[in-house]
Amino acid sequence: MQKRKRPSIFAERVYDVVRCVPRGRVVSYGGVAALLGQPRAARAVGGALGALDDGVRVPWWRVVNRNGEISHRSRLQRLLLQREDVRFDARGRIDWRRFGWMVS
DNA sequence: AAGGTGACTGGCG
DNA sequence: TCGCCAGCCACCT
Repeated sequence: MQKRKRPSIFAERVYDVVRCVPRGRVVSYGGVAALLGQPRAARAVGGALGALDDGVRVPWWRVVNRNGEISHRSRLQRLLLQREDVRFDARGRIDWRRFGWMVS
C-alpha cells in the first residue's frame, strides 16, 4: 500500500497558489513564495512540490526556477509546458515577459 | 531536539 | 553569462 502523508499547512498553501496559475503561464519557486508572503521560502516551495503525491491535482509543471529553466529536469515537465504552447529558447529557457504569471 | 536535505536564490568573482 | 557559495525555510530523522 502507498502510505501518502498528509500535506502540511504550508504545502497546502503552496498548492493553492500553484492551482491559480493559468495554463500557458509559469511562475518561479520564489514567485510562489512571494505570493505566500514569504519571499525567502523558495526552497521550501520546491520541497512541497517534491512531496506532492499523485492524486492531488496541482499543475506543478508550471513552476520553474528563476532563470525560466526546469529545475526538476524531467522530460515530462517540458512536454506538459510545450503542450500548453509555452516556448523554450535555444538555451532551454522560458521568457518571463511572455509566459511569466503575476510575479517574475 | 539537533543535524541533514532539497524541484531555490541573490550576490560576487 | 556562468559557476560557486552562503543564506534561507520547512520537514524528516
